[in-house]
Amino acid sequence: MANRSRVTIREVAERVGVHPSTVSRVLNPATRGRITPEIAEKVTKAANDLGYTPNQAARGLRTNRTRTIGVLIPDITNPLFPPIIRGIEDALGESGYTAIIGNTDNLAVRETEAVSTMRARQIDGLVLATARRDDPLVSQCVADGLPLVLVNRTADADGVSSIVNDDALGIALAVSHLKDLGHTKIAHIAGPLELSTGEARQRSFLEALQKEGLSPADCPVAETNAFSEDEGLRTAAELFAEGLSFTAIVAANDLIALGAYEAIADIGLRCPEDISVTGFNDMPFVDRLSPPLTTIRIPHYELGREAARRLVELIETPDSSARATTLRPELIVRGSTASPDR
Amino acid sequence: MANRSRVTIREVAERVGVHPSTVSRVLNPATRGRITPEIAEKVTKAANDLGYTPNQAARGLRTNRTRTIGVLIPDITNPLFPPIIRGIEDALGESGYTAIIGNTDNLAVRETEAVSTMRARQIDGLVLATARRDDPLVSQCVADGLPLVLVNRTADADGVSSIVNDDALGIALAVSHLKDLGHTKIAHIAGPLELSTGEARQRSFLEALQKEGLSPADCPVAETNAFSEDEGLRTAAELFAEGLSFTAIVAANDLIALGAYEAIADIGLRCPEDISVTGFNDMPFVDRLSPPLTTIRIPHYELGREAARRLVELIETPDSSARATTLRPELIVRGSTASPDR
DNA sequence: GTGAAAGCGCTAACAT
DNA sequence: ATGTTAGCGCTTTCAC
Repeated sequence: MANRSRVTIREVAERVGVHPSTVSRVLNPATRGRITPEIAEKVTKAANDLGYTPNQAARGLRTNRTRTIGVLIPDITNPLFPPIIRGIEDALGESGYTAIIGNTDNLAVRETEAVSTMRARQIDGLVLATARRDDPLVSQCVADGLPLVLVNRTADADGVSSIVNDDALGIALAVSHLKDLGHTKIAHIAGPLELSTGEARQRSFLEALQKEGLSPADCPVAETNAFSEDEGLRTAAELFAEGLSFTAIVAANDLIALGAYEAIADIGLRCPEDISVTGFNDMPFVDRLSPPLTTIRIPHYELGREAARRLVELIETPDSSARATTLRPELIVRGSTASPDR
Repeated sequence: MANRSRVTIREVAERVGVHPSTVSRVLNPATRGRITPEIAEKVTKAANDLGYTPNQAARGLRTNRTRTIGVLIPDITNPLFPPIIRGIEDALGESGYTAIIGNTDNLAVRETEAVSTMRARQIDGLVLATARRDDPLVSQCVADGLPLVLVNRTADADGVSSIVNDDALGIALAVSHLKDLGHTKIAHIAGPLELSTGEARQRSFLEALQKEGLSPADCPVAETNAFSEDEGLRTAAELFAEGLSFTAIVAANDLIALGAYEAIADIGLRCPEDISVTGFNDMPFVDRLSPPLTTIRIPHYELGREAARRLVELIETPDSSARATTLRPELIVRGSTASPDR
């Protein structure tokens, strides 16, 4: 291969003795048919020999399509997101697209910033894993006609495509599992209600109580300000401080569940002997905790794949309409849930 | 903001009544000085009003610099890498660069593929977290004059910049800690020797034994084929099967240490009562295992930051020379190490 | 079926 | 200090 990627379509054309546009036509699958097979053959060979690689910047400038998409993630360091990103990148790769990732740390400023850098790079579309229920960025993108898919979290605005897990099913599985074990007093530590996941899981918890015939009066709900271990600890501790007598906690996600573990240990109780705990997400290594965490497994990788596939569809079929898709989660029973003491 | 990013430098120029090149000069910090402040002011204002964002594709085409760099990672899903990526992206952002990430799953084909897509996208340089000691891709990039920085792992080839942790120090800390606890028979489960980390840690283990005055005859070394839990389990089990009498295991990384945990449990022993274990990396959540893992903490985020800074330097100061930098790791003592039974 | 020519948005000589 | 001009590498009309 020559120094850097400096072989141009012109050099290939000269080598074969045809016009650059002929080379372009050969190399573009859509127009290859119009070229005499014999010439096409020679061009292809010359391109390979010279180690030609198309300059995407030039192509993008001409076609107004960069085959690059932006992905906004709260924090790649949160083990929830890498599988989603993998799914996105793997699916994009299959369609010849590439992703640019931006971490926003859940900061609106950083989101705006990231989107403008990405737009400067002429992204063809955007996958947001950062959506809040009421998210100006979402409305902005919709207004600007930028192809957009939300993943993991959705937004209240309609007309937006989204791929999320079925929170209602997940929570129902958790509550039903606890009820089957004999729990009747179950607490819920909810995530932030400005996120669709926080709100949906809380709503689903209340619905599940009703479906299972459990009394909401015995089943307290507390809200956190973030899906974090610290907030889980703080909120669980508050719940205990109120002197309520629940025997199980449905945490809105695994990190909150970890916080609950600590709160339980702090007041001298044991999980699962005294209090059962369920999480949500099935993060890596929660099977190695003590006790191993009973949780709801979300197909994160598939969430990412689907989001990318949907986005490519949106980009390449401009008249395709927005759809909200939901993927099925699964209950994973481990050691953090058991029958309540009686 | 207008529909998509369609405002061009020409429209800004027309709005102000100057030539497009003037606008270009105002917007480029390096040439802004040559423009009358008054005009510069007007141009800046107009650009803002119109919501102008430079088209990076066009700029890149012209300047042959895209301010995009490629990052090759074995697998973003391995918790080791996200902090490195964060470090890279944060540092790049400060210099106006953007990263494209590629996962290679340690497959040479995927590495080659990824690099050629990235080159088609005219990357200005490459950060490799995938280097093997003998890595054709590394030599290739060096030969092609593509600015390159290796991170986490290095390669044997010289003339390449790299940012890695000080494996020798890390292993020395682990061995010395175990010796201080009273261990004299310490096993090492090495990583793959074709990776610099595997080889360096094994070599450093032998050096540390000597420094501590321990007998290599009492300190078996076994090699794995991968830095994985499965390989750790398999190799530790083999070590036990040979009937050796060591009281501690220095694992080449945390995943291998996890495998060792299992092997220890499988033969009915306990950690740390019967066998102490140390890891390497301090992955997230190893503090939550039972027992919490004593390990070597590597400044992953800093590794990434440094790598990106170095790469930008290499790109912007072409005559800057290759350097191998090493960052200090730290011993984190937790519950998996204790004095041996006597 | 292929060549000619224009132009995507920008920057960098060169001119004034 | 600013305008003129050309061209980065590619695709896409429009001719023939």
